[in-house]
This record gives sequence, structure tokens and C-alpha cells, in this order.
Amino acid sequence: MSSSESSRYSPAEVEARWQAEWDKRGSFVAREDDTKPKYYVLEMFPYPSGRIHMGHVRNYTLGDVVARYKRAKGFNVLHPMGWDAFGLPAENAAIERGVHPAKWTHENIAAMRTQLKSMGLSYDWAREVATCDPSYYRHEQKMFLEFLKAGLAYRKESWVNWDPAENTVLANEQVVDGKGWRSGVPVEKRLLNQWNLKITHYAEELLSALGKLERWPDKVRLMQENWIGRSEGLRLRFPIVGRNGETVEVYTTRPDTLYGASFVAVSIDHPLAAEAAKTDATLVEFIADCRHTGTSEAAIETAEKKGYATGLTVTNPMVDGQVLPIYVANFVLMEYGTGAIFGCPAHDQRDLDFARKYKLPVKPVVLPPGGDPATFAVGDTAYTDDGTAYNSGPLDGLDVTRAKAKAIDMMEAKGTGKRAVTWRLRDWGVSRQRYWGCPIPIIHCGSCGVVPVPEKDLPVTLPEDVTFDAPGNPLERHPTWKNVSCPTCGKPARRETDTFDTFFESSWYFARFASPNTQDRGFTREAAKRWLPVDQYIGGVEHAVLHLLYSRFFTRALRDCGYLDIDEPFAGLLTQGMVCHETYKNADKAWISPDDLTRKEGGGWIETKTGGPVVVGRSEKMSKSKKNVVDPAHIIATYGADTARLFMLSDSPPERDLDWTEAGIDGAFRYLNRLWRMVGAAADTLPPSGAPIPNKLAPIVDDLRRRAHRTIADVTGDLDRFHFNRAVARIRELTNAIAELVGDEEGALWVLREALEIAVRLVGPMMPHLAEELWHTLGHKTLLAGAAWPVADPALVAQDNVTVAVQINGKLAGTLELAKDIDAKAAENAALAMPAVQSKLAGKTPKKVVVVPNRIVNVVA
RNA sequence: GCCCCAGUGGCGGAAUGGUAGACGCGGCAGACUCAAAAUCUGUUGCCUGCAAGGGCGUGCUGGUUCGAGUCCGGCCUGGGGCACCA
Repeated sequence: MSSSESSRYSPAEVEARWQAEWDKRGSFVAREDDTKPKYYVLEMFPYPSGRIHMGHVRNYTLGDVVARYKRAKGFNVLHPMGWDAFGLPAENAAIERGVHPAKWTHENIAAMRTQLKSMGLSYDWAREVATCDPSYYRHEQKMFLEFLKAGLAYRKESWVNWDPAENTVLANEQVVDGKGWRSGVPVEKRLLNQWNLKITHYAEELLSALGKLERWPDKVRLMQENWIGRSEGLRLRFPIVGRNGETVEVYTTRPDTLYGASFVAVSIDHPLAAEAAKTDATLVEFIADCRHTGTSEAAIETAEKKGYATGLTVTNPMVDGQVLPIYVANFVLMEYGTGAIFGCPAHDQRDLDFARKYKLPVKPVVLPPGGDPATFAVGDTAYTDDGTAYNSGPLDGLDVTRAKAKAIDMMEAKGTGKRAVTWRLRDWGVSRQRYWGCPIPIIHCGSCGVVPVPEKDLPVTLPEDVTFDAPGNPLERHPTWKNVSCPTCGKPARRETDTFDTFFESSWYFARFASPNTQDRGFTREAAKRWLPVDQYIGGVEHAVLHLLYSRFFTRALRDCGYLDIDEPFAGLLTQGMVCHETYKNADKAWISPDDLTRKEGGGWIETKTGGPVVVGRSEKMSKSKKNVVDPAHIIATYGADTARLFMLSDSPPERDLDWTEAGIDGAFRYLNRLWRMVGAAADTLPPSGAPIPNKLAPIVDDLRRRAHRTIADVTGDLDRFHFNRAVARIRELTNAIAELVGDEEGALWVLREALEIAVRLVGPMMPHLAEELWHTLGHKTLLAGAAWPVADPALVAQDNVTVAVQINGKLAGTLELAKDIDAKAAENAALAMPAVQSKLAGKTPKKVVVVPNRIVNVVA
């Protein structure tokens, strides 16, 4: 090899070569080998949009480091990849470009598969699945029928979120700030017949099991806890005056404030409101008016609290003889609690606003600590904190907690109320009025009603001859597809034309991967038992309550239907941060791409095209709209996958946002080349391993070996805790130490081999192609991808001496080299003997000396 | 409004209550070169001093401690989640 050739590393050639080699040897095929402990690492599978983006690169790099590391540590690793292939972009492509969603999706999958393969990710591609494949979705049709039998799926007419841009229903989880999570268009309320999954059946379990998910981020657990939203309180019936036995049932978490009640309010959707409206035209108008108000954050924020007095009254079951008016109010939600509340203005801000507006009494019944019962009054701010009940008959003198308990006991004893737990979580509406999704296996018959498609007729596949030239669901207007005969009575019937929410597919794919693709069988219970739960799941935090909650629910539903034997799908969860990039605007305040910039002399940027000024904005998540996207394909083509991978790992901890910078990628590339040159230069001159070491070199050898083994210990610990950025730093330190010795003539030769090999092996999970290449440069004939993780020699990791800091009154005065585990008195004496300490003490006797073994001596003067 | 998280050099970030700033980026100086690129070496928290050294430093402010970036209280700023949830 000539020197000009050897001074340049060619990522494209080297990476392709090793990818082919791994592929040929089946290095990453998951085996049903029970002699090793299993480890299932999974990254959230992508939607096949057509090209990978930097978020994918980060996600899959993190997963691949874990997979390769665990493989080397002796685990039997399952690391699969697939495609979340149903969804709206495919249909939009069909509408805009006339390409069939299936064709568009499959082409995208092919393109993205090639891109992922160019990253050198250690997937078992034999287990690849695409959720739009009937061999995949037939199983979820079966699951749905099982859910139906088990009472976990039901059809119900209800007010749902309608996205007018996408012409479909959305689940509550898919509405963000009152807007569709993808379209960004305000959702409307529509009354529709929808299929629902009974996630609320598992509300208690989904909440309590969060405590057991020790390897999940607290943040995600907290978000799920808030989303599930458990509250304890009282359901209480208020008898309606003049209507024998009729009552309004309310839900409250503050039964201790019943003596301060001044009104009852019901939702505009409450049956009582509907009934009252029959004879009251003004109320009809009021209700219609309320429906107009949007559900967006801004609309709710500015919407007035409005009420309409029905003229009806109730008696307060807690307070003898008290009569309260019933209002219909725009702020009471039919979907939460009972759709009716009682208002205690003194101790609830919203009730207070309402009471002031409609001139209702405000009577305080909870006295703040130290408050004077004779003078305490509520002004514009309700008192919602703890205190002592007063003006409350039998509750007087009790604190809030005790008063609540007593009030509930009293109402239960009276038979008019019941202790109750209420959840914020609603059932999951899964019907979507779209084509590119899994058909819901149901037939509607005029005589038999809702009839499940018999199992022998599964899968119900999508028709291919559909048109997208009109708005609405193509399945609905297909000439023949929906016409079938009823499986029960044989009469003409109609197929369900809704499809499942695409979160349905991603709620069980992790289980699908447990079985090989060799047959069309979904997954077997045995295979699931072998591999599940996923040991480490990695993906974006944006799914904290969507996908992650649905999957936890699905796992329980599948467990109860006999598919699985576990409760939780993901034992460990790592939520990665976003990949960000600086943003730029030109003189017209339009976003411009970093590709359209030219560096100005003396710093700063100008717009290449116009030469105009550029304003640099803050770093934000890469997005097309802000034009701050960097295409991974260009980076990989220019620098290679290893450089991109190293950069993804080295600058930020995985859970934090990562700033993409040109300088950072250059730095990663520089390091890759440095390591490559270092090993290349050494390889020819290295003595054979095991050759005897000349005595005069022994101290150098000893020192570097200690550093190398220390690095093994540190990097191993860092990888175990996903501290990838620190692991990279430790490896760089080792290579720096090696580099210092390279100049040190013969010394280098004898110490290099072991240290270099260690560096190469440690960097293997991060830069697998380079490491494999260097492993072979160092003379190995086997693959590094199949090699065991290095083990630190405890004798070399142990230290004889330690550096101890010496402080005077907590301020650093100097350091001491002391034998490890030296006794405290000796350490104290050594510290007191230091000139710096002596001069500071100026002859005085220290008041106290604190000795922390092997760490610090603090002299208190 | 409620809940949560984070504030450390010019920048990304390191630091089981024990030497703040590892590692990298950027900067500066130098070597190599006709020159540049690449590479290598040194240096780089701030102030002060010729120097040895000294002083100040982890958003602000109190506290606990021999010792606080780290623990506790209050505040400020930024980010995230939830939001008529009774």
C-alpha cells in the first residue's frame, strides 16, 4: 500500500464491505438459543415516509449500540426492524399524485430499508414486517374479534373529535390543544357510531403498575399518571324539588364543602338539559350557542363561564331544608363524572366566578389556619387550601381530609351517595373513516345487527381498485366491496367501511417480532414467552401517552385473551431527545436552509443567492417548515455511517436534545481518521502478542495497561447506564494516552497492541465498520461483531496510590499522593506537614481535621 | 391556572455531598509546507500580577454541613406535560 492510499480512509468502501460480510455470515440473526440469557432491544419502528431523517439516525444508533454491546456481553439478542406502514400520508400521496397508497408505501419501504442498511445497524432483517401486509393485519382482526367476545371492544354513539382536514375521527390522545395532532386544524365535535376499546377497564392497573416500571423515565410515568387522572370523591344524588323521587347525580372531590353549596350545574348534553329544553326555546338557543364555542385552548381560555337557570331546584341532601337552583352550564363536561356538579363558590375558583356573575351566595366553610371565623371572607380568590371545616354542622372542627371522609360516610349511611373513583382516561375510539388502514372485521345486517366476520373469512383485505378523486372514505363509495351477505342469515348486508386507528398496529408489533417470518402465524405464545417483555425500548418522548399507553393496554388485553403471559410490554424505556439545528431567516423574514448560506469573512452568514443578510435564530427541532433539516443521506455519503453514529453519541446525553453542527460532524470524522491512522501505522511494527517485554520498558507498559483496563471498566459502566457521551470521552482519553506514546520510540511498540485492541473493541458498538476493519488490521481472522466484550483485569484496575485533596476550611490548599487506604491519622499528619497548610495555619492548632479516606482531608482552622 | 424538568467557560457537555469545567467544538500561538489543506505540539473559566502567587466563580437569594453545582426554603428565567376534570 502506498502512503497516499494509506492516509485516507474510505468509508463507502469499508462500510459496504463489512455490511456484506455480516450479512453473509448471519451475524445478527436471532437464535432460539436458551443457553444464553435473552435480551430484546427495540427501537420504535418508523413510518415509511420515503427517507430517513436525523431523528431516525439518532434513535437507531442508540438501539444499535445497545444491541451490539449486549451481544458482546454474551446475551442472545433480538433486534428487529419493521414498518408502521398504514397511515394518512400514503392516502394524501394518492390524492395529490394519483399513486396507489400500497405502491407508494412499498417503494418508500424499499428506499428506507436501503438507507437503514447503509447505517450498518445490526438488525435481524429476517424478522422484518410491514403492518399493511394482510399477513400482519389479519392477526389484529382476530384480536379485535377476541376483544369483542371479552367485552373489551364495543360500539357506541358518542360525541367524538372530528378532524375536518383529514375527514376522520381522532382519539382524545390525538387531539393536541384542540387541534388534530397531524393536521393542526381545530377539531369539531360530531355524534357518531364508533368502535371503542375499553382501556378504562384497565385504568386502575395501568396506573398502579407504573410504580413497577423502574427502568422508565419518571417523566413518562408522571405523564401517564396525569393522563389516566385518578380522583377520589363522592357521587351524590340531589332530589329535584316537586318531582317525586327524581334526582340529579353529581360527582365531587370536595364533599367537605357541601354546606357551602350554592348551585347545581349540568352539562348542555345532560338528559336533564335536553328535557328542560323541550319546553324552553331560550334554553335551546343557549345550548346551541355553547356548541359553537371551539374546544381549542384559546377558545376555552377566553370563553365566558355561562349558565342558564332552568327554574328547577334541588334540595341539598347534606343540609336539611337547603334548596339550590339548577343551571345548565357551558363548562360542565358530560364525559367526566356524572355530567353534573354542585358549586361551592368559596372554595373553587370557577364556581366563584360563576357565583359572582349570577349573584349566588358565597359562604365559606373551610377556615384557613389561624383564620378568624367571625371575619374570614372570600373576595375574588377562592380559598382552596387545607383548613378547618366550620359553618358545616357535624363537620365543624375537622380538617379537610377528615371532613371529606365524614361527609362521604354520612351520605352513604343516608343511602343518597356513594364513595367513587373517577378517571380522566376515556375509552379509545379506534374507528377511522379512511382507506389506508386495517379493515374492521364487522358486517352490518338489517336483520341480525352487528355481526363479526367469521374467523375462516379473515383476513378482510382492502380492495385495490379504489379512487381518491373525491373527499371521504374510498371504501364507502367502492361499488361492490361493502356489499356482502350476512354470515348469519345470508341476507344482503353491508361491510363496516371504517378502518382501525393506525395506533392499533403499533400496539402489538413488539410481540409479532418474537416469532420468525417463516409462517403466517402472527406470533406464538411460546415465542412471546421466550422474548417478551422488550428489555430495552428506545424512542421519542412524543409517544409518552399515545403509543406507550396503548401498548400497555393492549398487552393486558392480549394477556386476558390468552395471547400473552406478561403485563407490561417494555421493561426498560429510553426516551431520546430531538435532533435540533440552528434556524436562519433572510431579509424577507423567510426561513432559509443552511445549504443556502455562505460564510462571511470575519464570521456570520449571508444568503448565497442574494448576498443579503441572514438572521441566525435559535436551535430548533429539524423540520421542513423551518428549513433547518440536514439529510442523513448526504452525511453518510460524505463521511460514512460511523461518523454520523459517533456524532449522535458523543456530544449530548441521549435523553437530551442534540444540536446538529457541522463542526461536530467534522470532529467525529477527524477522530475516526485519527484512530484509523494510529492503528494502521502501528500494525506493521507491532511485536507479536505475548512477546516478552524488555525490563526498561516495563513501567511504560504497566502504566498504559492500567489506563486501558481502567477504560474498559469505565466504558462498561457507562454503557450499562446509557451514558454514551461519557463512554466516548473515556475512549478518546485512552487514544490520547496511546498517541502520547507513539512518539516514544520503542516504548510504543510494546504497549500498543493490547491498548489499541482494547480501544478498537470498546469503540465497536459505536463505529462498527471502522472497528471491524481495524480488528482485521490488527491481524484477527474472526469478526469483531461476534467477539466477546473485553474484561478489565481487576489487578490492573486497582490503584496503589490515590490523589487526596487537602482543604483548609473547605477551600483547596493542595493535593497529596498517598497510598490507597492509608489510615486516617497518617493522612492527617501528611496533610498537616504540607508547607501550604503550615503557612495558612500560621502556628495555630487546627480545631478539627476531617479525613475522608482516599478522597479528602479538610483542616478546620 | 395546576404538575414536572432544567439553568455550569465563547459552545455541546463532565463531576457516588469531597480537587468544578473530563472529553469534544471553537479560539490563540507554534511546527511541517513555496503556499494552502490535512496533520502534529502547546495554550485556553474570569480578574489581578513580570513572576511565584492571590482573588472570584455552577441563574438570584437565604439555610443545613468540616465541606454544596449536588441537599432544603424562597425567587427569576427557559423548556415540557395537562388544562373548563368538578
